[in-house]
Amino acid sequence: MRRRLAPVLEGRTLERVEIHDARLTRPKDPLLVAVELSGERVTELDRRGKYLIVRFASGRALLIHLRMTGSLLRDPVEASHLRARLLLDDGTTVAYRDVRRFGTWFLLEPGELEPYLDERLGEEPLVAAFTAKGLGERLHGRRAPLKAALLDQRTLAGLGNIYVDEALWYAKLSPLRPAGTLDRSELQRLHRAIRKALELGIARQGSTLSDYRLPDGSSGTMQREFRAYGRTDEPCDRCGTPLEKIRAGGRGTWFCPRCQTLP
DNA sequence: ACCTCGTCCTGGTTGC
DNA sequence: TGCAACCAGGACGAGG
Repeated sequence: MRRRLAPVLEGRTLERVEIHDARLTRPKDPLLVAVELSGERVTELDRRGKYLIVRFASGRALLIHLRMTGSLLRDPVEASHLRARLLLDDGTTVAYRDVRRFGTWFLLEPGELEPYLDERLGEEPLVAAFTAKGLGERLHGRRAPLKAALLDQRTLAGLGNIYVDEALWYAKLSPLRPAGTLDRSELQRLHRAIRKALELGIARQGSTLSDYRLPDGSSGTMQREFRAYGRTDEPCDRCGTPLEKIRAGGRGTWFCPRCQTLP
């Protein structure tokens, strides 16, 4: 999303902003936020974890989280559930669509962004500084199942329900394994697996299960690559054993009961 | 400090 | 066919 939207937004000035859903900017007044945003010039579209960061020349930033069903669409031909619109100085409109209205737009003043993100997010898994050793340190002493620990954004930033299941399948680790009990070689596998799952997801431009769309309205294709997520009773791509669905970390969780056993 | 669970929403699917 | 129950790419706050 960031890669596709950056060329649309960077260098543009917001001529007008409309926010139709009061939930979006809560607790701030959406009208006030809309007025404050208009006239801002976008310097950079950035990302941290699952947050999109629209940086402005003024030093302020708009922090966007799409949650489950949010999409940002460039000049949509037709779309329901539109919650906000950015009207740019080149005539382009960027519309925000969100069926379930869980998404958020927070306007942050200079200096507010870093502390806000730092208290919510751990390391970025795709930077060079992220190592198997570092992963081990993040998981050390934790008794929560791997599934729950990896969904926690303070462990690592950016893994969601799909990518945790995919990564655990690649790593041949049970989602129910206590997070602090992995040995060095298991940490090595998990580290590689997390990167593989995320890199494939980015290459395929995300998973469209129902609502997710790219800015041009097209669908992501990561759902074609799923090895575990959503594949109840389908044969494991490694061993042929039917995949199972359980509840772990409060979420639907798919895994291979033969490849991903508890020790 | 860590961990689990309910909640915020809307709409699609499943089962009786 | 009709209708209720359940489920869904996430994060946060309450409570154990």
